[in-house]
Amino acid sequence: MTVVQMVNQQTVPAALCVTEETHPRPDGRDQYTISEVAAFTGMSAHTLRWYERIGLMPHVDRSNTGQRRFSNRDLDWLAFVGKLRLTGMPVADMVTYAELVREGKRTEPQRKALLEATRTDVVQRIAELQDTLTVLDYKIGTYAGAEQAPERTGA
Amino acid sequence: MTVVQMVNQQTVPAALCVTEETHPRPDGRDQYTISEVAAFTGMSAHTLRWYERIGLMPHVDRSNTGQRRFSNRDLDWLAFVGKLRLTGMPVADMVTYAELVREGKRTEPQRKALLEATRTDVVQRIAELQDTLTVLDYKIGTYAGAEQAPERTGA
DNA sequence: CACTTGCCTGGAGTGCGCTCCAAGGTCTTA
DNA sequence: TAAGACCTTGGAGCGCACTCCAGGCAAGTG
Repeated sequence: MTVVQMVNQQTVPAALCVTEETHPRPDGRDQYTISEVAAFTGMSAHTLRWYERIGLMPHVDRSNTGQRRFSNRDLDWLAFVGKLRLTGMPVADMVTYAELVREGKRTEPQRKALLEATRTDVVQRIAELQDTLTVLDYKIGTYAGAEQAPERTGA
Repeated sequence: MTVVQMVNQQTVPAALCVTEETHPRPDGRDQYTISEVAAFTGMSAHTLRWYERIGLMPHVDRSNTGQRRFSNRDLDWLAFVGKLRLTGMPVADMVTYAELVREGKRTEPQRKALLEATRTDVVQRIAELQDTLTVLDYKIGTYAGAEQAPERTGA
């Protein structure tokens, strides 16, 4: 049975609670194949392998035949990465963050600083977008009355 | 005298009033060289030429020696393009919009539809970012107390 | 007049984030 | 046990949005 197609479900339950275990669990096993993970995260299997290669994933378990077996912890991490990606943070920076995590507790101050910088960026992006929204609304306003498919208006 | 460096001033007066004439006028001439425009828009001269090549700019005036002379109208258009760019709209779509504008008044319904679709995207992006902010705050919270540069804390 | 600075062009190059390919091994279901 | 879906790897390729280069013209300054 082929894995169900459910790409692009970014809208996971909002409280993804990183490294806590409130994760949408595909089933009870805590062992997911790459295509399952692809389906759940909306990332492609290619991307998941690539993330691992560049050091954006902590080492993923393998089956005795060498196939990846992702854990719930991995899923949590990927959900967080997905969020960071939404902010437009460069992948290289996420790798840096991942490296800091790997280095252990003593890097927490740096990690905090990094996230705070990201936070600032996000706040600014939101402001920019809201500004853009104003412009867009103004522009749309100037087209007011111009309806799509203007023929057969008299229905 | 070289043009003043003031790259990256995205934060133009918010009411940029596309094709209206409330524009920050570099001086009174209504004729700007490419490097002046680059300074005012924060786009590189390369990018401005490229935008023209791909049809994202209405035809720009030229001096008798063939140099570009941008008008206030061009600046307005570029400000709008800058806003669209912030939304993440692909350049190809902006070109489409520019083509519609060139085709005249009868394309207004399409243009309106296009902007409305963009608006929807922007609203969604804002929501995503706000969601991300929540996650970020949660994460930062877990690092609370971890201060940058922990040595010499006892000051 | 030489020199510097700025502009022009077509086309090539860059960096990012994937995305795909080839060649092969594995797992599942009939 | 055989087909077919799935997994593995290193490395090549792609699309986007620039970004830069070479070679050349034009205008201002000492």
